Amino acid sequence: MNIVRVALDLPLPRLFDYLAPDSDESDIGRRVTVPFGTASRTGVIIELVTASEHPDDKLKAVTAILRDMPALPAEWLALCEFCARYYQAPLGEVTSFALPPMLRRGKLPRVKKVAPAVAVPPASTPAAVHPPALPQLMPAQQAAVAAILDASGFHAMLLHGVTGSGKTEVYLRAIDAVLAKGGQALMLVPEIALTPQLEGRVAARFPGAHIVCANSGMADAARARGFIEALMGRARIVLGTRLAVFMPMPRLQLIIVDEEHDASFKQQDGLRYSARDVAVWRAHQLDIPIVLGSATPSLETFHHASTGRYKMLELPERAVAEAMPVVRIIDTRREKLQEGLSAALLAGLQQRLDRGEQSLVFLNRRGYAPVLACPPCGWISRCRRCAANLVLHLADRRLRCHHCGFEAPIPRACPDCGNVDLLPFGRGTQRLETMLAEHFPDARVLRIDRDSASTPKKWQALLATIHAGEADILVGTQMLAKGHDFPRLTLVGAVGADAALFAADFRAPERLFAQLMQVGGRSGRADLPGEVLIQTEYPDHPLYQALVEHDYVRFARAQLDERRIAGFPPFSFQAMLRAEARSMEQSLAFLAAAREAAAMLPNSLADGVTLYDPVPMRMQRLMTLERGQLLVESVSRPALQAFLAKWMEQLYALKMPGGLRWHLDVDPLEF
DNA sequence: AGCACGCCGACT
DNA sequence: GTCGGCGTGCTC
Repeated sequence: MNIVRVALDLPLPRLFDYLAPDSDESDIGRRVTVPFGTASRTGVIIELVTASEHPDDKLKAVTAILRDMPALPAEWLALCEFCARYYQAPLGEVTSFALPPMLRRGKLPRVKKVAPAVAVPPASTPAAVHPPALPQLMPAQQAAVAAILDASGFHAMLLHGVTGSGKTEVYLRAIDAVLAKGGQALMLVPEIALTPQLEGRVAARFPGAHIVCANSGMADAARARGFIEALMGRARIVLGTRLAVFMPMPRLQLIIVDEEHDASFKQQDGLRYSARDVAVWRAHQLDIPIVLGSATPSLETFHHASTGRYKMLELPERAVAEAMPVVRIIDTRREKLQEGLSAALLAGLQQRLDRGEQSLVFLNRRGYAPVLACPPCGWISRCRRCAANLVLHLADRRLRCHHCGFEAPIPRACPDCGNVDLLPFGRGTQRLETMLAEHFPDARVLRIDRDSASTPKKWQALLATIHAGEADILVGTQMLAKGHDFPRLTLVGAVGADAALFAADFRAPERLFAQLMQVGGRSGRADLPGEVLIQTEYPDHPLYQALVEHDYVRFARAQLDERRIAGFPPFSFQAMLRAEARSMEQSLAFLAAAREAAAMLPNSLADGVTLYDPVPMRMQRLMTLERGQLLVESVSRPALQAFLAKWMEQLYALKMPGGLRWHLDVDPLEF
């Protein structure tokens, strides 16, 4: 009796067996439509068996095995199985997520008309594109390229180099070598916004190579087509955001993760995977090299490189310009600031204006002011659905919740006491923009944040304005920090950075350092030296001192020492169980029950695993749901994994009050 | 997650 | 007397 075991997209940790008389081994990895309850669904065939654990008379037959495209290879299924196991997710949820939506639904994209004669011109014709002249490599780049090319089999390498040190050129050389061997290369980048730009550069470098992009912003058919081309080995280079780590690539020989420290590699909902970590596992499984690149590596990766588990490749110098920007700390403790800006920063801005150069003021807070308040009665603008304040947006005269999207017009008077003199407290990018425009009446001030660059089109328009030199002072959030070169930009001022210094999250300093380093790296390319001014009330803080010295390594070592003493990652491994319900009592009660269930497990499993008290989340209410969390920790990853697997079985069996939802987040980044 | 079945409130 | 609330139970 031929039976197929099918992974279906359900929150159930098991496969479903179906009769499939005409199936054979070649159908493993094929999509299949099956009757399910009263409905019909599409899944993926994981196994072929001759007997089922399920009662035979209850087995239904498959509707159709979809043999319209090549089966997904065993390597791809193994990758999904690993994710399911590691992140404690049902296999069907993983396979479903890893497939483009169109293929997931059992459909196929219409075949694109191919014109092979035009697509690949013969090398001898004059039309053949001459390979572009390759830039000269710095010695450190040469060494890095050599190390990557020498690597045979699995090698994880950290390419550590500041902005402008030429990491991309190293990637391109490594990709070149893979293409020459007939292999495929996979490159992951953090943001959708960066893919088109990078695609242009890669395409220009490899004119003959078939390049495919993969990100969530793509049209359904294009994404499905790219997936199939990768699967058939026709796509030689796959470039994409985190979801591209699941692209099937039968001849994959190299993985690159650029900006590996970037938090967007970790998905924060649904399947909570880390594309960087999954990529490392995939490289190991395929026995191929993987390059993790960053100017400010995650402490996890840096730790691995320090202990020799990963190989460290250093690019100590800028390849394009001579000097790193000068970083200066502005002590604001004694100074009366003008709308939050110090005299030194204002003078710096004036100087750049006089010279016709660009400046950037970095403030990682959108809106005009983070809250509107009524001083006499104490009313403040709060979101009704979240435990958060409504942010004042003067640009369109609204109050807005940055967590749930709720908005309301600005009240004319205090809703509680009728007072008409409501005051904005604190400062956001809009307020800075207004202030700068008043202070420098002749300057062209441009604000770049999620509000002003809400669509790709607006974002492109803003970039064009900047590049055309039609802006003197840029005011922006972290949006500006990533990947874009502004040739005339010579001054970066960072405002309001201190808030992150003492945040409850133990990763906050790591993120702040990376952010400031990255935004500082925007200044002083080409022949113009750059300057970075950081306003702070803690001028002696080691984080800022390390920035002055451009000393990531010192900062990282100090952070790692603190983490070691506190027993935080990478010296321990964590998982977070979160619950949300109508009331906090319900959420915490569920978490408490989950903890009690864990206590029922045999000692051998709970040994070395610590479960902390259930507590409300930092953002305790979101969209009217009250949220709690329970942290699980162990110094041993295998011990944590073994525990989680058994624990999840118990949790699936727990009875849930209506309206309660929960999830497990393995290696959480958010606390 | 859907989608059924299943017993208790206000409507044509 | 029925339409419909969401509790709980199942899906190969």
